[in-house]
Amino acid sequence: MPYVKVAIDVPVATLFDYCAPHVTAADIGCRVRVPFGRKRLLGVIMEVGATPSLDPAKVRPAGDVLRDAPPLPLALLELLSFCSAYYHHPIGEVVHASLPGWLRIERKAPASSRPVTLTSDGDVALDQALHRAPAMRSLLTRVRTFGLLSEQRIRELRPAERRLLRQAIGHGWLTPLDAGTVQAPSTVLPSADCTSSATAEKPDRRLNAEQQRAMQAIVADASTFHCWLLHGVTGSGKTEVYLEVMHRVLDNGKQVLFLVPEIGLTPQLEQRIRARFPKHALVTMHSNMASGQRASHWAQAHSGAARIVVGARSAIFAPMGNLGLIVVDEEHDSSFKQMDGIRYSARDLAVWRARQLNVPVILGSATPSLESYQAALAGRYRKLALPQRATSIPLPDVRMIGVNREGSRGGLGPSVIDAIRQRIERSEQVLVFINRRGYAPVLICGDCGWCSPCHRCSARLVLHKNRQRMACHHCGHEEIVPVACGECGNADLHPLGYGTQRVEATLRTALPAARIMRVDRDTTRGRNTWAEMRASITRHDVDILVGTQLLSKGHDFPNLSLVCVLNADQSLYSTDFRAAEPLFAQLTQVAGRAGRAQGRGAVLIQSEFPMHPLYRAVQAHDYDGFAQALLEERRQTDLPPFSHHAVLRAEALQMEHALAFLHQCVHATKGITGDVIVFDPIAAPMQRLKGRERAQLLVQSKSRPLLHAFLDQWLKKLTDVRANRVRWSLDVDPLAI
DNA sequence: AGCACGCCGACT
DNA sequence: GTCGGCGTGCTC
Repeated sequence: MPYVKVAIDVPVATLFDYCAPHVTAADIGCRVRVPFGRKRLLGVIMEVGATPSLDPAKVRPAGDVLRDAPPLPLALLELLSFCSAYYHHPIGEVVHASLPGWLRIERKAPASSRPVTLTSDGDVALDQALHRAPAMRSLLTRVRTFGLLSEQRIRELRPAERRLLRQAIGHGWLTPLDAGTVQAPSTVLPSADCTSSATAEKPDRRLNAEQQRAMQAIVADASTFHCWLLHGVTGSGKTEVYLEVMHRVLDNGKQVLFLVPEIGLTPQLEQRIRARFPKHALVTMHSNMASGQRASHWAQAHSGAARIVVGARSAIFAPMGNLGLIVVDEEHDSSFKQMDGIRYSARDLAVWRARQLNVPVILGSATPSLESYQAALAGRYRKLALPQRATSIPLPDVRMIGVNREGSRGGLGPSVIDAIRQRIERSEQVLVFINRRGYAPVLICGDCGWCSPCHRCSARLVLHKNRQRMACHHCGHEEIVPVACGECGNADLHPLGYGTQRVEATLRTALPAARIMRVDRDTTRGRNTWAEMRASITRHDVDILVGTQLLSKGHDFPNLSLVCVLNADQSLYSTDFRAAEPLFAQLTQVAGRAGRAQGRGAVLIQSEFPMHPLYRAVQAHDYDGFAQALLEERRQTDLPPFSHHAVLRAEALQMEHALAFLHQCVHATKGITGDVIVFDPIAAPMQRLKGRERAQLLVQSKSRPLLHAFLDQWLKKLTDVRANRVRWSLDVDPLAI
């Protein structure tokens, strides 16, 4: 008698056994209907075998296997299992999160108005279960008595009964009559815009010698797993290298998975890939896609009709059965790490998936993560460097502008304004980069020091002068601008610090003739707004761009020749040991916006600490020196990548509850062996968020296997720790602690 | 997560 | 006497 192990979408860390006489190994990866408690749910068959890992008496029979969609590739199931084990997240949730919506739920016609009838399951349920569900019982009895429930009768149901009806259909007890089967999204072949419009373009773009060397190194060894770290300065033509390698892989009939940090921000890249491979269907994948499109793209990736998948981190779970290459562009970017739910790193999973499939993976960046850089130094990854720009344009000239603390703190100093004026007079564009939205980050009372706190978060409300609102950038809370101090009643409140709105206002006053555009989340909210804004920047309808990091990512504005960075120092105050890394990356990235197509660009960075080693390294375009210095520090302090972290996070309405829970968790570590350091529970960096108090507990080990062995044992014991009104989660390889 | 079971306070 | 609160435990 064959048994199956099924992944079910419940927060329980196990697979569930069912007996299934008619199931064969070919059904692994198919969805199956199973009884679960008193419900019937859809699960995914993960294993087929002869023995259950449970008292056979408790094993119930599985229901139908749904073979309407081809099974998930076995290799994908392995990836999902690994993800579940490594990030210590329940397998069922991992599997179901990777499925598009139409496979997750029973596809049913909008049933509420259709006549319904009792199924055999419903018959059984009515006879054998439902002792304690009188309302459901009476509804089903009514259907049984009359044979069916007519549309007329359904319309007459009270709301509560309607809900019950929907539930009963969900459980499979009732079914709509005459339910026309809804088609799975048909496997669409390459759409017209992929096949016909683009002129077949030969790979005639010449790679320079370094690009050529990098490309050939990868291609020469493209039939086995290697992790290539492609370290190329901004403008060095990493994309060209990816494209050339992709070209060979696609010619061999394989699929390519291309991961990008945020797909919405880089439409140019997608278009470039499409244009280069007009004959190969390309689909995109990201989480906030319309469900129909998502389903269609998923099906195309699955069937192999789509040869290229370009997507954000969730695309690492794309069901590709014929993968020949994975590319992770901007691999250092933190958005590859999911910060809630299943806290996986798509970049790390990409390396795992490539190794599993024995195919190459390319991690590309101008500022690699220290983890990847160290792996390359240690020889686990193969490093390829592109130290020169592909074009003749030199790297921008980076200058530090010292400002004193009390002076134009965060604002624009006179020399910066002068520099901007000169560029505009030469008919060039300027980018003023300040990574903070709103007018001013604080509204402060001159008398008592009150500073517009958010009552739900450990943060201040940001003044948005245009809208006359105070807004919390963490929880979204908004209120009107107070006319007097909330503490002492003093009416003399003034804004402190600078955000994009205030910088824009300053510039409008200082340079009244300049055409200024502000680009941040507030001004790009509409559907096509940002695309239109980009177009008008390219048309040179704008002289000065004032914006946040939205502007730092992968856009080429050919007329842009000067970049001014305003409040970079902010990150230097951070307590996070990782803060320097993203700051360097961000400065390098925005600096790269200056002068990509014309003469030498300039970058001005305003700082109170112009001699800070980080800025010196940015000025010298010396990533290697910077990274090696940081690595030496990390080595001496035993921090990642020389050790490995996991963080247990807890949140509750009261800090004491969260901390008490974590202390109990510390207690539960007693008796677990392993070379692991368990730190004291502390309040989280953002202690209060959305009205909840947050605390965390860091676990560190020099050895990844030891850490995971420890976590396995620990988590088993944690189920006994009663988490009274405490929500908790484990974050493996956390980015911020 | 749901959902049932179970044990304690306010009501037909 | 029961209805209903949510603490605890289980789901193959």
